[in-house]
Amino acid sequence: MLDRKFIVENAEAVAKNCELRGVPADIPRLVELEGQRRQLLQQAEELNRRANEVSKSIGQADSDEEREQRKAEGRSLREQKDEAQKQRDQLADEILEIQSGIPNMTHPAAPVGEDDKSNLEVRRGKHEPPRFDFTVLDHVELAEKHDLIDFEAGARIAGAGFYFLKNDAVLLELALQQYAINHLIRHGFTPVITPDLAYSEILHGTGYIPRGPETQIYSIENSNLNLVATAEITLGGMMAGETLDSEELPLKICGISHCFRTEAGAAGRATRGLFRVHQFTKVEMFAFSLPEQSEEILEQFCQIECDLFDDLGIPFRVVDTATGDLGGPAYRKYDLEAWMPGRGEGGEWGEVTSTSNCTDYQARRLNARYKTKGEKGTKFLHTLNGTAVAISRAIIAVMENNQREDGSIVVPEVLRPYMGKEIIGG
RNA sequence: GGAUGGGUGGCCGAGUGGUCGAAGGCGGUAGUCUUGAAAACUACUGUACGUUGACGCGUACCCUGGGUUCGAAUCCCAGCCCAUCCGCCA
Repeated sequence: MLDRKFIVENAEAVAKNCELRGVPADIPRLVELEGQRRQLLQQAEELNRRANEVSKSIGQADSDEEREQRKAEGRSLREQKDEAQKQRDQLADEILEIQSGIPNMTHPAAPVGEDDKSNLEVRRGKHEPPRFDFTVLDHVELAEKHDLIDFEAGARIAGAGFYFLKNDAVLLELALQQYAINHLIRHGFTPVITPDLAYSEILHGTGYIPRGPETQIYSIENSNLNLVATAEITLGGMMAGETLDSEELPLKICGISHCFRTEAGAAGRATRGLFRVHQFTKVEMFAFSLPEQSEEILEQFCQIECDLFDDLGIPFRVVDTATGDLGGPAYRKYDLEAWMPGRGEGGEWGEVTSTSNCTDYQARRLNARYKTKGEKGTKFLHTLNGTAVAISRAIIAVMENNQREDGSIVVPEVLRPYMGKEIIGG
């Protein structure tokens, strides 16, 4: 969420930004309402001040008659105040509705464009897409061959989009988790395993909308709880309402959670196998930082993602996300797209990680602040998130890139200590 | 799930319906003293919003939301959370 005052003072730039991002938002209306709201706020405060004065004077009233008279005056002032307040609250609701729809401002260097076609490739990984001189299998076929994933049983117990990992796929999942977590610990992250459920307010804080008609979020009936779509939600929520000391920043946390997504509206783009599923595990990076640190941390997060996939031996490219393809909270976003030989005709790039600088956009909603010693007041933190490893998609990339002619799969060297084997199905 | 006791400022902890943004302590900052440090002493020490050129002033906030009242940290109702005990359980 952007600051109201900022929107009013930079109405033109905000409107321009909404246009670039393809988000309709009635900025002039918001500016008008905010002006009215401020007037009403002042009115209400003034009325309340006078009512307080009257209340205080009642104790010192000389006669009963005078006391009664002042009581009546106080009552009338409070009623007027309540009325002004009610109007003010109505305006505030209306303002909030517009305000919530306004996306974050955008990094000036982000490529401009309507959708992901305008995303700009900015770098490649160390490894080139492999050339196979045999018929390539996709991960679904490979999984079937080695009895690694049971999609049918998953569908039977929870519907399409759910699956059982089996046998070496289980080891692979656990190995990827440990590999990622250990790497992040070496980079100064505090590891956590987060709740898989969170309150609606926490989801709102990070910019996720539960319970709407097109929500991506599963909610628990008769409660305020929702299954999280990513640990970004819980990690961001960790500091909701907190004020951190500037000296402890940046605070870097990495979390393991299950991720649940309804993938509503994705039916047309439904993808084979593990690519788009309702549940998967993810190791997520998160940082709370000072404003002046966030741009550099975004680069660090991107570098960590690159290192993780380089060391897994997986070919990838990095794209700088175009304005029209950025999510609401992101100021700038990089995606890693891994080469998936079994995808499409002869292989395609498929998104495996994503890292965003959300500046103070999430922090404002979360009310996550910092304080600098010796300075008056508090300011909003910057938040950043990045995927370390989304296990299901990483599994696709590992299996498909490392397959051999006989259908066996070579385990990446960095995973062997955790897997305890070099070959799957060999 | 049942019973009981609780939720007050960075922390601990008081608080008869008006003079309470809230005693006292701890912590923190600055100063006095000291060669330096400690101790002692003195002063200051919440946040947000609004307003002002500025000093400042105003409003709100004692878990949350309602209610009673001219006036609520204090009374009433509902909810949430926490602690302890019992039951159940990986």
